[in-house]
Amino acid sequence: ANERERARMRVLSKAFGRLKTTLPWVPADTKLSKLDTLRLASSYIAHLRRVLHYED
DNA sequence: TAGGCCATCTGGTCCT
DNA sequence: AGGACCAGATGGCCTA
Repeated sequence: ANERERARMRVLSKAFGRLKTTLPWVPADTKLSKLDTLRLASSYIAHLRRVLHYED
């Protein structure tokens, strides 16, 4: 059970890593906590929404 | 040294 | 029954 849980968490961490790479203006080697990654991704999405709305 | 972040373990709950 | 998911606890590491 431990081993599986560890593997599951590794997958989660990798996903955070991938999410980080999708964020613009964030250099690939930047240290970013998971929380920061989440917050930046969230604000980026908000930004994108504004852009889309503006172009209507 | 306090606070933030992380990985890990563990027990409980939900799903298949 | 067994695996996936989740949340709480714990300990180590790093930085302001």
